[in-house]
Amino acid sequence: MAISPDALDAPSFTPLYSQIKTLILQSLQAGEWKPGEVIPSEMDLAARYRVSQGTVRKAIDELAAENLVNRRQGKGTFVATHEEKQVQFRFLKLVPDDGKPGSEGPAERQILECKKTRASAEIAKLLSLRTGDAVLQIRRVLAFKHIPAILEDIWLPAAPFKGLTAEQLANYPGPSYALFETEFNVRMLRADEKIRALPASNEQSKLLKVEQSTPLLFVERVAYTYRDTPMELRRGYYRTDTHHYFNTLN
Amino acid sequence: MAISPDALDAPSFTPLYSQIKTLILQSLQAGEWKPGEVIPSEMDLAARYRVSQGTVRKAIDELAAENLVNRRQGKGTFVATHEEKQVQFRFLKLVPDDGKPGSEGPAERQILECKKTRASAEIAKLLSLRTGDAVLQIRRVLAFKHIPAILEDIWLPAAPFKGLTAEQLANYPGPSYALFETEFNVRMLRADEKIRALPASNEQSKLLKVEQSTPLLFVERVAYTYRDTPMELRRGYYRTDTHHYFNTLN
DNA sequence: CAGTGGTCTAGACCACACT
DNA sequence: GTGTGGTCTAGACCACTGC
Repeated sequence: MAISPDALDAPSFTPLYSQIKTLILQSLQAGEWKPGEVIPSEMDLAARYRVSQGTVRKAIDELAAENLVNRRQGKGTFVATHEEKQVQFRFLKLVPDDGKPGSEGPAERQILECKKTRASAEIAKLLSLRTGDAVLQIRRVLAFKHIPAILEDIWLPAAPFKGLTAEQLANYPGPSYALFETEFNVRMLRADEKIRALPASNEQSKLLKVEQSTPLLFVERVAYTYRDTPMELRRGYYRTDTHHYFNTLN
Repeated sequence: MAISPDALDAPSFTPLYSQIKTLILQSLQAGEWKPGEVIPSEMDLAARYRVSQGTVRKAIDELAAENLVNRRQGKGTFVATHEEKQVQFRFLKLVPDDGKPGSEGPAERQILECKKTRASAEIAKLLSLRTGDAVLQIRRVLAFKHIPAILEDIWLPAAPFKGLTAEQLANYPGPSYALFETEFNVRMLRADEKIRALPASNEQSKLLKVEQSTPLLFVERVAYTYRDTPMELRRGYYRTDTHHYFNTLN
């Protein structure tokens, strides 16, 4: 296997399994194996990279820990998807006060807006774009049991999402991240959220059917694809009268 | 090593490393090695349990992933603490809008109340106690740069925290969880948080120096020690005008 | 049955920290 | 140098899945 550590890396020593991980990551990014598909077996990869099975195993272990792949004993290792039931709400931490995540079935979606516009300085910065770059702006309301729960403003860089329409967003069966994966080959791997409490504006209160100035959870999310490239900015306003944001600390 | 799987476990097969993990966990809980101390080397543990070093390694790997221990190459494996700078704010996700977690130095603490009382049905349920059981109730305000940021109500089961005083809480240099560890031998390992947006009550607004009805982040935390035993209920009211709750999704 | 991931071992060697 | 955790290998066997 390659012995030389990746150039420009701070540590003077890069473990072999880490190099293998990078290679697998590159194949994933290149689309050699698509979301939902099985990747080659550990033995195959070991042969391909000329290392032992244990080394490949450790590389895949890390990818699995990061939720980039799923291991299934007896079946193989699969490229992770936003489609799977278990992770239907992988990035949605709002859960009903009684019951479990997803117990209310899929959210009812209403697309209010889907237009092409130009990135403000603020939006551009968060998406690592330049001010004025083309972006898609989407506004939608998610409801559970016919009660609106989430108002979301979404910004996407226009280039990778060329052709995205409100109809697609409204009709696709599954989370929007699954749509992005399937139709635009954009995989969201990780996201950061900044959370605040804010009073509902006049407009927000109407859309969420609450009184003006009702405190809302304001969730600003930046979602990243490979190489920590930001690919989505989402500003969500959550009603928390019947739901709450759930988080586990370790 | 023990070959029989743990009784009452659903899976008919329990891996050896998992059994070893349980044994190490028991030693940790029994206080055989205290927070901050080093545990025996992998070779020593392997000899003790009559398994290979690799098996012990995998057990410790999982404990390290759960933040119960820290591995330090060349030095040893240490029982995790709430004292360490890196994890000074292990359970505090409120960070300043500009700057990094902890960049403002330690929070200024003001203990408003520390009294012994009886658990209401609601509190008892969350702490797995019985209604009317003795609990300690603490109220405090945390400030950064002399600006109050967090109002917290804390409930602790009275028995394990017998002797806890407001003075201790006010004067202990470090997070309260470090105090609990050092003085009461109670280690908080994990916590669940439910987050909502609520309007500041009259009382809360005065203590946090904001206008009444200002939206606050309401964070209800249940912290757990070994065996998922709840040992603390904390209801925090966070100002989010200069800080935000930060979370990473994977 | 064959093929996959999962466990376990034994041994060699490397990187790091302390003395 | 000695002892620690970290890496890597080769091989054996186990558990699960699907043909």
